[in-house]
Amino acid sequence: MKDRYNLNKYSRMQYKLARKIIEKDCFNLKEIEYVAGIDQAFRGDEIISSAVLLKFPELRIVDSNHTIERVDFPYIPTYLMFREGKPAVRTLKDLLRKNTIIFVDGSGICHPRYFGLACYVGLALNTPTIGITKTRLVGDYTHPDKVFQWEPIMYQGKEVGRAIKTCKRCREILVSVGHMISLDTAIHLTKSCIRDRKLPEPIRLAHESVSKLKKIL
DNA sequence: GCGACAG
DNA sequence: ATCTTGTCGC
Repeated sequence: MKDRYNLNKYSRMQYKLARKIIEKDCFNLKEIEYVAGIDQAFRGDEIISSAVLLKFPELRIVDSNHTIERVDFPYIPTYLMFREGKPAVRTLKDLLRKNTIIFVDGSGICHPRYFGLACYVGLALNTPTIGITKTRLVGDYTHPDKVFQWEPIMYQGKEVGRAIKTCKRCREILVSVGHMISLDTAIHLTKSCIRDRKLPEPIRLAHESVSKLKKIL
């Protein structure tokens, strides 16, 4: 079934776009006013996306948005951006304000072609993005033991992300650069958004939001 | 050929 | 991601 898709073509697209990713901070940490989170759920052939905007560093929700549309691409590991990318961007677009950093539920450059969903969102919106995943897509790392301790995720000789333990007895989460941010700052902001839970607040609240939406729709 | 493989 | 009850632990 997935043979109907020309994956070589999509791979080349990712390699080409990866060259545009900036792994440096394109902002001043002191000027960050908001952090946003985006997550998605599925219902039949529809994808429900919900985004939340939080004041930083207070982490209080100040706005949110959601969209529902038909999915036109299957889930194929390493090609997630072609399934969830556009819906995510459409949902975030009207929510963004100046000085916002976006947390995406998906890999950044911790990807076989260095271009995960978080990179796509960052490039499309020309906004800094951080990729957060709960499980590994590529790379090797050792498990951190202490809270807020992290270990590098190595892939083809490059540090493509960091595995950080965010709470007492829960497994680590994986953080990688999406766009316009350094890995150091991505880790720093991730820590700043942890509030006694495993996932950073923007992602946790976006997930909570989309789950409730799916339930009542 | 075999195993791995975000959401 | 999704299908799903109870259950163990802080």
